[in-house]
This record gives sequence, structure tokens and C-alpha cells, in this order.
Amino acid sequence: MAIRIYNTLNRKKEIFVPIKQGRVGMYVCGPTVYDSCHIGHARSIVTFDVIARYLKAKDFEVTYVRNFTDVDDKIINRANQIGIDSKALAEKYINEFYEDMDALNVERPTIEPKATEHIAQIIKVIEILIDKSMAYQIDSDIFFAIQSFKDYGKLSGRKLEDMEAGARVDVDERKRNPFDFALWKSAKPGEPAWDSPWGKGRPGWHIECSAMSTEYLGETFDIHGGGKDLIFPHHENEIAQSEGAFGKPFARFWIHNGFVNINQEKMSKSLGNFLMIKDILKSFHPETVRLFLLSSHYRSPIDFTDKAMDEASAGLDKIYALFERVEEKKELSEINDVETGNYYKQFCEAMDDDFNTARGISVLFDAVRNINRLLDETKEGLSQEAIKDIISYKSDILKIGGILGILYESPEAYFEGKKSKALGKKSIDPAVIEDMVKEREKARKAKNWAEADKIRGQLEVMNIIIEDRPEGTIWKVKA
RNA sequence: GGCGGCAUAGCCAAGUGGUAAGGCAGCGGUCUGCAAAACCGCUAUUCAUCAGUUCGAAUCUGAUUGCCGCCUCCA
Repeated sequence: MAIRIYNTLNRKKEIFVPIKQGRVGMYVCGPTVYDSCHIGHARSIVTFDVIARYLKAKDFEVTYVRNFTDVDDKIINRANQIGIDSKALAEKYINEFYEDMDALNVERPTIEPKATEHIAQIIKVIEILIDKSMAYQIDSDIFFAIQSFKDYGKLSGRKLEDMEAGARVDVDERKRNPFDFALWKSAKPGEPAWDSPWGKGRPGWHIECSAMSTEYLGETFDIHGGGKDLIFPHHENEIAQSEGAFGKPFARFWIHNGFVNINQEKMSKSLGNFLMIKDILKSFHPETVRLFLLSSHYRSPIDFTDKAMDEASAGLDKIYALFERVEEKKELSEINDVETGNYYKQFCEAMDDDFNTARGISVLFDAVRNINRLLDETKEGLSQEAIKDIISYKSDILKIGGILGILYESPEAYFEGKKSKALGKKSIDPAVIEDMVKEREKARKAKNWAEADKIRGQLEVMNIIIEDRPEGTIWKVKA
């Protein structure tokens, strides 16, 4: 089955054929490390994490490059504000980034280059552009001349004339065209700087991605990704630099993920509604975050709300509850190797269609319902056929989970983790609950239903839900 | 002003020419001491509106309305 990907470059879905058979080179714009990561970063990173996992599952040898922008105006400003070295600031946030990503079960890319460690490559690309008269020097700054690149605007669908009409006035007067952008910025006192043919300075924002993608993936590579907001100017400028310098097509497929809104509002500094990953993880299980992010197609905007998160959480509970149920059946414990089942196949069909995780997740729930049905239907003992089916379905669910990066815990660990998080927030002692459950059990044995229901009512007020199962009573915390 | 996107049940969300997935919520049922969980059934004759193309459209075209994004650092 061929994979079809929506290519921003041509604004349509195209059949994905890599340059080298069986291999994929993918470059994704990583964070500028001047602050904690927010849920928007999480969406982008989880999206491409799943894409990389899926491509690997389809037996592609994936070289996944995701950079760190570790030198930049924002980093310098922030470092100056709090009075520390900009390198130290970048390191602090790189570490924090890894903490967030590990929590979210994001796999490490193949290569994670930093801008500051590729100054030589950056300078080389700038020199080529100057040689080709596509870049020019003013004082000690180097600018890219967009008019020298005839395809400028092809990714974002803009025409130079149109843009000039709407351009802002606060442009650098020295530039030939208001949309020319800096390749190299001369150092001001106190700023991090590197030696260059044009004096001490540092790279502009866009050039690092051109230099580093070429370094690790070549002058032309398969996939370039990032958030929608990067289409213009960042990715447009990357194309101009790379195709200008090397005279070859740059990335062949451009993939852009949509935004995350918070209660229908765009995250913005002025609204102060940036939701940081580390804060969200205080309230929600990491898998809930992933399931929420993947419940919509990656290109659609999504709205982060408590309700949406609760629904994702309920869905996850449903799947883990099924695992728990399956584990309780001894005859299902010998998991032998099973063939790839129909659900996994359906999931792949969804993913082949522009990584449609929303549709893929519906397959997950279909499989869950079918196993539950089989378990419900055969109370007195499972037939060999049912056992075979259940094991196969469950194996499919786990395989799908492996691509979505969820369902990697044991049900016990999952529910225990949820319990302690929820109880911790409400500062309830689990021992108290255990005692109440035991009391209720006593009452039930004595057929003292009034007392049993009274205790259940008290627990419910505490957001504790009771389930009387054949094997005994268990309790859960309401989402 | 320029460019682009979206509008599907109470809510979330797939579906891009062949007669409306899935989840949450709701209702009825099975199970249960009663519940919960799970399962079964029901819940959009209809896909913002209006025209058009077609044997056939949520899916294509045009217009209208509404929402959103980008054009400036931004995932």
C-alpha cells in the first residue's frame, strides 16, 4: 500500500515515493530553547514522532533529524533579562525539553543537531550564496536577496508584489527588499559570537536549517516538517537559501501540523494562556495528552479543553480496562506469536492516507469492542477460536499503540498511576478508601444493602467509583 | 489589503463522486441485590445556505453567510 501525504508545496495529497528506495530522510524544525515547551510544541513533536514511528513500522530506514535552535535573539534577550549566559539558558531548556519529551514517550530522532555546533557549515552555505550574488553584505551583516530567487513564495503561495503591498514599515532600511532576511548578524557587545569572513557574529534564524539538513540528509531529501506557522517565512526562506545555493530541489514533501487552541483561543503572550507541557502533565496522564493530540487529523486545528481531555482519558481507561479484563483470563495469558490481524491492516490503511490518526483510533476502539463482546458472549469458557481471535485482536491493539506511542504500560501501573495522581491532588489517603470498601464488602456479605449503598454513596462524593466484579470489588477514581 | 483553511448529530471527530466511521453524552435492553463496567439496540433521510455539473454530491463548480489562521517572533 502506498502512503499518500498532503504536500504543502503543491497543496494536495501525493503518493510518497522516497528518493532512495526503502529509506526516508526527514527534517523537522525543533524548538528555539529560550522557554519551556507548550502544548503546541507537543503537538508538532508528537505528530512527527508518530510519522517517524509509522514509517519505521512500514520498514523504511528513517533518518530523522530534529534541530535545536540554540542561538537566537529571543535566547539572548531572555538570558540578559535573567542575567545568565545564553549558552547556559539554552542548555537549561534543552534539558527541560528532554524531560517533557521523555514524559510524553517521544522517541529520540536519529540526529539532533544544534545551530551553535554547525557554524562552519552555515558559513559555507552563506559563502556560496554570496558567490552566486544571492546574498549581499551591508556593514557586517549578510542578507539574502529574495529577488535573486525566482521561485520565492512557491511554498506559501505568495507573490512578491502582493506581499510588498502589505509589508510593514519597520523594516531595516539598508535592505534591498523589505523581505530580504539576515543570514549572518554582526555581534553586538556581550552577544555570543563566532568568527566569520565578515567579522564576529552569529547566524540568522533560517540558515541553520538549510545548513544542517544538507549536512545530514543531503541537498535534496524526502520530508521536511514543522508547524503551520513556519511555512512563511521560515520554510520559504529555507527553500530560497538551499535551492539558491545548491541549485537542486530542497525537500520533496512538506508536512505542516495545525495549531492547538486553548478554549477556542489562540495561545498568545498577550492572553497569557500558554499551556506548558509540564503543567498539563500535573493534571493529565501523558498518554491522555498523546491520545488527545492524535484524535484529530494533524492538519486540523484542535481545541484544548478539560472536557476534551476528560474524553481522551475516558477512552484510554476503556482500553486499559480491557487489557485488565484480558489479563484476568488465564487461558489468554499464553501470548504466542500471532500474525498481523485485520485491525492492524485497517489502521495502516488509515495511516497510509496522510497519517490519519483520527481514523486509526476508531479502529482501535472497534477492536476493543470486539474483544469485550467475545468475552461477554462466552462466560462459561472461551472457545479455541475465541481465544485465537482475542489474542490476535489484542496484539493488533498493542501494535497500533506502539505507533501512536500509547498503551505501553501495564493496566495495573496505568490505573495505579492515575489513582495516585488524582488522590494526591485531592489529598485523599488510599487506605481510607480501602477500609471503606472493606466495610462495604462486609455489609454486602450480610446482605445489608442499605449500609453498602450508603458507603458507595460516600465514596462517590469523593469521586471514587465502585465496580463489583465476579472476582471482587475494585475502585477507580473518576476522571 | 493580499494569501490560505474550515463549516458533518447535544459535544468531539472521520469520511473528498456511489448513498453518513469512531468516541463522549442521552434513551431502551442484557447483566447486577441495586449499581458500575461491558455488550446489544436506538439517536444526522442528512452533511452552513442557495444555485449548478452528474444517473448519482457531504464529497466537484459558482455565489452567499459565519468562523479561523498566515502575511511580524511563534509549533
